[in-house]
Amino acid sequence: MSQEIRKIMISSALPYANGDIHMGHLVEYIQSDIWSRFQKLRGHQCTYVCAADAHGTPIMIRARQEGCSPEELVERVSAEQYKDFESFDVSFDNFYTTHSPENEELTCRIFQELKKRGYIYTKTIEQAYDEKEEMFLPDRFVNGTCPRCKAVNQYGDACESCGATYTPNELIDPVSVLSDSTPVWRESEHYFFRLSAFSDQLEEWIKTANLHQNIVSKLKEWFDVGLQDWDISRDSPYFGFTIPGTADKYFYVWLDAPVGYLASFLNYCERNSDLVFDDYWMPGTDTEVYHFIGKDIVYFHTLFWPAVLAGAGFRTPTSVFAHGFLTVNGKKMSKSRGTFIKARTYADHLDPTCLRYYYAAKLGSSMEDIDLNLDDFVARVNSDLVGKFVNIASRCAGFISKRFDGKLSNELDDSALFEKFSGASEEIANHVEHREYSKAIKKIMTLADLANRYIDEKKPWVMVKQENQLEELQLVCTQGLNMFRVLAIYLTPVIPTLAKNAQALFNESEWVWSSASEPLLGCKIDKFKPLLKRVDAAQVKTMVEQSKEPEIHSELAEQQSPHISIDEFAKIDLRVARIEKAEVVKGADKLLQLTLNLGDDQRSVFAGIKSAYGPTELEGRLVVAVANLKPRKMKFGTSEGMVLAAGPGGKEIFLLSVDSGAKPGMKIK
RNA sequence: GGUGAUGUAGCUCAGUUGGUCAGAGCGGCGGACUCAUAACCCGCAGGUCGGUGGUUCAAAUCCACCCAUCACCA
Repeated sequence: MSQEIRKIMISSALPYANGDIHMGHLVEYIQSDIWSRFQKLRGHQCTYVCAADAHGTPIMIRARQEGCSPEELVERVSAEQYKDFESFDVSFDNFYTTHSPENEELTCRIFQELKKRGYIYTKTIEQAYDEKEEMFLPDRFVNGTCPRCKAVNQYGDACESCGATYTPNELIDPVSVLSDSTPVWRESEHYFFRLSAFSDQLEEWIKTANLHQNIVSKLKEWFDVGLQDWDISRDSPYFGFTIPGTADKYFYVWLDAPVGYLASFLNYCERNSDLVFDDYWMPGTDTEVYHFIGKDIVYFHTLFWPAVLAGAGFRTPTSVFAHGFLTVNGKKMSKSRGTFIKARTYADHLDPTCLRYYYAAKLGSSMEDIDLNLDDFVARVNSDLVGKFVNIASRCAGFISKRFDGKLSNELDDSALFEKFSGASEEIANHVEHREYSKAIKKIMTLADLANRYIDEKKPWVMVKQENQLEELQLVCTQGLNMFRVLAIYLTPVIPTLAKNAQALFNESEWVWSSASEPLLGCKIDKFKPLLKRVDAAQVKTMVEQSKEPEIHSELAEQQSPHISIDEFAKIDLRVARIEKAEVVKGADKLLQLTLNLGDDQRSVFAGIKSAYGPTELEGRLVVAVANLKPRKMKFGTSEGMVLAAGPGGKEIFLLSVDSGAKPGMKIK
């Protein structure tokens, strides 16, 4: 690694903050994370940024449905998403949000720059408008009958049945999905970005960005049709940033979303003095910027985005890396088949290391879809990782610990063989650099086969029985462990947790890519502990079962897991209670103070049900209460239990009721 | 509908510019071994390379059409 240190910034597409992370998302984050870790391991400076994609109509509507503000929704959802990423060892240098001051400032700045240079103009367009909800409707929020094939219940932009594309006002019997009312057509002034002015610049950029052939041919199609200008504004109500100089116009989420890459990076720079924003984002630098994205958003990242950047006086990305989608068992992910698997569900049952390995073993640099075949997954991970890779260490370390007090010999048994391993460094690095992970993995596994064959030929289990062969035994096992160590270093970006444990086995504090070039000799190693458990097909089955059925059911199932024993259940003292008094709590938005009659006992309980129930409708009602819940001191007093209710929150909270005849204080079992 | 991609052994996939390219890993079968998380090692695969037609001395590899799957159409 004699080359100079590269300065690289990479991003993954920003996850939209209105849902859970699933196995499909993880393809991209794992792909990017491997690349980021690899660059760092090679000694380069690589900054990996991401953020919550916070704006837009869907988030606004969802928040409204849940009875919270969009800010609250985004905060809650993206915190969950971040936890999921963490559990899969996806290690961002910064995970920020597009709903941030930095992003607003940058977005406005870009807009002002574009405007100043004449790339922004306004035009009045006609759009579907929901009079009941008093808002303009995105195409997807209008349903109707396809004008061509007459298929019913199609989106406002395209027919899933015959593939026709159209605008919502061409639909027969259009209906707003928000209110079921018939939309009207209303005029509004919109802001447009003059994408058409960037044809030449973009064609030039496409060449220098060295985009994948598939993307290039895709782009060619678009160029052939001719670039259309881009509508970058939305009308109120909208969750987003207000366009400067307007009162009720907002930036379209797809304008400020990619700016979120800059904002997240800027926010990181503000906290890290060794990074300078302009070094990465002003023209004429030798830093590198790459965006990892899915093939569905190639359009935004290879046309709009570089054009917007160039038009506003920023540098354009060095390149854009697009991957394909994930299929599970050869088909689109499906909730009814149980193959719509959330990251959380996977992590509850299986080891994220295994998924990282499996994805790496399948990923190349192309936009082709990759398939997560669950049977293949079990076989592949168990065979490669446990049977081949970890096995090398497993079959050598025991001898070293038992016979040589954990000490490695001072030389190798076969340095030529070792050099086959260390010498593969650049070939493997080259594959990873070009995102040909599957080729890198294949090479590594070929070497693992070689190591196992070597051990088989040397037969250390025979040597251990001959006093005069002990020295050779130590050499052979040292050789084996060193071959394992080299492979573990190569695999560090792919399976960081396992690699860290392997590193601990060798009592080493830090690995860099070049650590693989020299063998580790004469040192003491730790006692070998199993580095990875094999995947149990039964757990995969459970995971799929738990992912089945409509969402509500699967959420319920997830909440129920893990199983508890009847004894554990019996610890919960559930009682019938009568609400004697229900009062509004001064200063609390969500709480009602309930006075419960539990037979011979009276309790005061604070319940977060105000959004769904008024005090008067509760008094006298029988409910289910947890009688032995540890009292909890709150700002407004002490809560001495809780009442049971179901539902997601907001208006949708449903108290459990008790059939008439039950008496307060009765135990529920 | 238009455009693009994919379709190779039971499974997952390699096959650079047409000529030992019909392959690898896993599974399966047979054998060997017992150090290792029943792992590892040796041997065994005849799959009309989605279908049909064409170009060529020669095609999985080029062309046309068809079928299936998928994506994009701002």
